[in-house]
Amino acid sequence: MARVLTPRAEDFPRWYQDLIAKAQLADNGPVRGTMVIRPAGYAIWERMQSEMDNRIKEAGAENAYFPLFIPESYLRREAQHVEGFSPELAVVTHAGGKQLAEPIVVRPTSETIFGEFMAKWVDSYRDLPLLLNQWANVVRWEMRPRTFLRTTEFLWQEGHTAHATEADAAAYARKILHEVYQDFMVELLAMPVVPGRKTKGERFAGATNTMTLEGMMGDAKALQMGTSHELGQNFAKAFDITYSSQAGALEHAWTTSWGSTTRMIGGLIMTHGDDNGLRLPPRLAPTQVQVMVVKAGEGVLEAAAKLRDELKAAGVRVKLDDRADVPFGRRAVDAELQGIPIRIEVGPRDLATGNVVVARRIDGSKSPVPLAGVLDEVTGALTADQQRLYDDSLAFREQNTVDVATLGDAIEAAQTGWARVPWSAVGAEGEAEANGKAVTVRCLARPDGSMPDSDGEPDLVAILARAY
RNA sequence: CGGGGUGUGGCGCAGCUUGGUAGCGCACUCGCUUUGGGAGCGAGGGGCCGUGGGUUCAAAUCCCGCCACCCCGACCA
Repeated sequence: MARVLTPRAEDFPRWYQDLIAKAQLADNGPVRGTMVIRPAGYAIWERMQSEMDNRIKEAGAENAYFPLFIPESYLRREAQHVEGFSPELAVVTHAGGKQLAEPIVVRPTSETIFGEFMAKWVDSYRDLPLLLNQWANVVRWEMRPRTFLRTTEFLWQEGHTAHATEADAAAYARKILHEVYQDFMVELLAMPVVPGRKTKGERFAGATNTMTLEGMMGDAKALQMGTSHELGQNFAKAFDITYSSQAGALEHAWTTSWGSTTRMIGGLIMTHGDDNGLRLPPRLAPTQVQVMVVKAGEGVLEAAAKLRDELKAAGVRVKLDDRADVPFGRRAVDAELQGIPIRIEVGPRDLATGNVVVARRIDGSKSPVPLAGVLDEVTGALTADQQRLYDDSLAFREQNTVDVATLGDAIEAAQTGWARVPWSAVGAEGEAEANGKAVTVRCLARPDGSMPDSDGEPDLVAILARAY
């Protein structure tokens, strides 16, 4: 049984500390639960950003940037919003050497300041939909921070849109969830996430509907990987986002918001990591192939460099490791810890037979491959390993998910995995009872797995699990 | 805030019960040998033992206070 990777430094010091550093910023710890992302970790985030950003733009949203500081009064304009976020706000009371007339908060999320500006920018139905996104950092002073999963400061993208109709807003929130987030998580992260609707109790503060993508980690706990909200007219009314309709009437807009964060790095680690460190899905990996000069010898460096060039020309993200003075074992282990999908070992012994060794991180397999066949072998392996990571994760999730009929059985089953149970057997009281036993309703879905339009639909299935 | 635990070189820990002035592994520096799976041997550098007080000839060790951090719950992308 493979050990389950959790994002704790003490479990896997070597590979973990290559990615991040704990950031204890003073002896008495005024800033807790934050982290420094080192280059190896940031390279993964950059790949996520780039692929996510492409999808966001395909969905029609444009990037913008809004202020880090938000007047506290903005948050108060939406009652549920401020109630939900006030316990975890970092508030600035002094600046420029004096006390501020009104405190400003460091943004925990930016609905309010987007709302303020949307109100200025939207006048006509012709201005809608207004589809905005920003890449930013946000701060939430959570009670219990957890590296990667719930850090005090984190990086994310947050999308904010305004629409003329409820139906258009609802459709767009679903489009983001499925075509941007789910597609990204399945195709890039090789994670078989489950889409669903959050219960009222789990809803985002100020939303009328929160939709989620839930992933199963290696210990069978659930992690919310991304989320998309319908905000109804709550923020439009609070910030006066109004427009003149085609019929000439003054209407409030319907808004959405959606986000995905550096938590995805944690989810990736906990889903695909194994006893030897990280396993990066090939499509995500900043370095897909590491060509290694195993040992100095005649023509070895030249052959390795040539391979590197061939692979690079074919569009493979490849790196040459020609540090023949560093012991081979160390370099091989380092590559494994980092999760580089494929290693090509080039040494005198291989070249004497016209071969190189192709080693695959996914299962540790190694096989000799003729030089002329390397490109085909590597591109084939990258595709196959991407698929296999997904298939293995899906199989794991299915093995650890059971269908049950009663709340009691669901809570029992959720101790070791996920339980699918009729929502009618749970309800708000059942949800509270489960929460008392550290089990949460992760989401509601229709029996065929599709997204419900309300939590009052008959025959909905609830997924109950422990979560991070 | 409730329950449990821990603070000792950069990291991970032992030492504390039974006080005698600090040790191990990793990392780091230098030398030689290694280099096809986390190298070996030798020589080094680095800690006022979280903090304040008390007991004592003597405190990492015993006593009291404080602070911080970790784990389980409440919070949560």
